[in-house]
Amino acid sequence: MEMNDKMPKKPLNKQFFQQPTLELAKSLLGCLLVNETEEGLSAGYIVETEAYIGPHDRAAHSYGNRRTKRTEIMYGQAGLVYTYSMHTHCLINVVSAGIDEPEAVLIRALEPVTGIGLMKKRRPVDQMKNLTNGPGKLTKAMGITMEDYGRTFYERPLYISDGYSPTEIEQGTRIGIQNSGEARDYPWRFWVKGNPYVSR
DNA sequence: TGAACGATAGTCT
DNA sequence: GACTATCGTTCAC
Repeated sequence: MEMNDKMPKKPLNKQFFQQPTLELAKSLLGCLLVNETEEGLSAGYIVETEAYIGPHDRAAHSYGNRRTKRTEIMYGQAGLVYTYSMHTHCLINVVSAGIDEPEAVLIRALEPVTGIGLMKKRRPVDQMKNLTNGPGKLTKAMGITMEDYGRTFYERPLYISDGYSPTEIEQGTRIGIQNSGEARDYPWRFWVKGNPYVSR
């Protein structure tokens, strides 16, 4: 039965997140992001990520070890959930690296897998691909909010589990950070080649 | 206390 | 491709 293929899996181990940020950004591609809410379960494969490497990255909120209420979570352990609001949207990051190393990976796009009806209810769209092909879009479709700030990606209700292994990964410059000097050109964006849900 | 600033999305050209 | 709605965070005064 179809449901069996789409049964929720176990969250990944905490140890999974303890790899260098750029490695983690690549490793996350193909993994399943799951959110269990009162409305139901929704999940999607991660198909696009961006790395933000704290102290030396002018595009990162934690550039120069800037420590504020908002960025505080980035100084914590790998695998924590860092959400923040941008205009009217909420964006979600995976905290990486060690304690006091403020690095993170932004989840930019998902390929819907489970709870697609629920996602469409949360975020009505004309075409399937517009459901989760952007960082602000996927959070709305998945029901992710600022309430999730400080949670972990290795425990319910919001977690990451095994998915599939992408056959080919592409790498390029990040999006939307053109006022960040030399950091603008860092090739720290990763995506699954050819996947229709990649933001651009 | 206030003003400037976006890791965006949607609309229009 | 350009323009902007819109609001929490950050920092200056």
